[in-house]
Amino acid sequence: MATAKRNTWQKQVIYSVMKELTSHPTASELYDELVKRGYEIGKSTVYRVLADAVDDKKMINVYSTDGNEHFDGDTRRHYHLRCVKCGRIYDSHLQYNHELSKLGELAEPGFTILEHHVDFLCICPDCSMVK
Amino acid sequence: MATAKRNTWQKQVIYSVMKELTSHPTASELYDELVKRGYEIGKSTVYRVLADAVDDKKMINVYSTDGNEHFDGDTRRHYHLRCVKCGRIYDSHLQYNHELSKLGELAEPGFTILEHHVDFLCICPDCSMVK
DNA sequence: CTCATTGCAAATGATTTGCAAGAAA
DNA sequence: TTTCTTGCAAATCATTTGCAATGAG
Repeated sequence: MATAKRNTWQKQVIYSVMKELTSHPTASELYDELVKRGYEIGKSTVYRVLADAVDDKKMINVYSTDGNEHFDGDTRRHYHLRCVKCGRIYDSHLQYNHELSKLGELAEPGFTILEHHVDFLCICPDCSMVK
Repeated sequence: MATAKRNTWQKQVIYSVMKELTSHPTASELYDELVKRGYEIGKSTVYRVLADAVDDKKMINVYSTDGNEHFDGDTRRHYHLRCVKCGRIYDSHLQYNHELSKLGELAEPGFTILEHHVDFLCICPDCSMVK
């Protein structure tokens, strides 16, 4: 059987803050945020809990143009916007289109398509203001 | 004005091999391939030439599930398949749909959509065979 | 009590950088 | 010549790991 998970305050805090944030932080960024909020937590704990969360499908990971692994507490299938100026990741409001996976599978005999990701490369509102 | 680029055999080899390969190698993997083919070239040169190529839009970079930066010598807009088992990246034959960018922009007022990427997460033929 | 979990510090792995030597233009 | 480019080795950066101490169940 799978090993039993233990419920620690560290996991509680990480899950709770990740559910609240929509900023898609990296493990390191989340660590900084937790420290800023006054939590005394080890950096490797943050890395480990986030990695486990993705394994357990409690969170999603996204790769940005910066090459770092970003985390998303929202596991519902959705698309992302990535600003090419600042690298920030935003959630798209466009609805996930299951048909696209089917089209993809039709186009590639021999491949089993599990799901798909769509990333819109964009200039975000903040960066549009800067000349 | 932009500084003049010099034409070295190292760049020629890198561009030529990248045009030939469809394997979307990382800089490190391309380095290994070049060494295997008998070229005496520095690893940092490979990193530098590939990074410059992306800046100059002569190549595309893709982030895989392995978190590493992969390169693609084919700059035409196209989608990718990423095997969740082995991490290999394949080109999709599905046609690039410009409409999707327009839909994305309509869904996000204030954002300027430049283009979009679609990644199909899949089990590739090689990995389907393994139990 | 047990052993999953933590936190630290050291290790790793990929990529980048400093700089002297080499070679395009 | 001039100065862009290369190649090496050292530096950096994010992330992972080893291990003893801790604490959840």
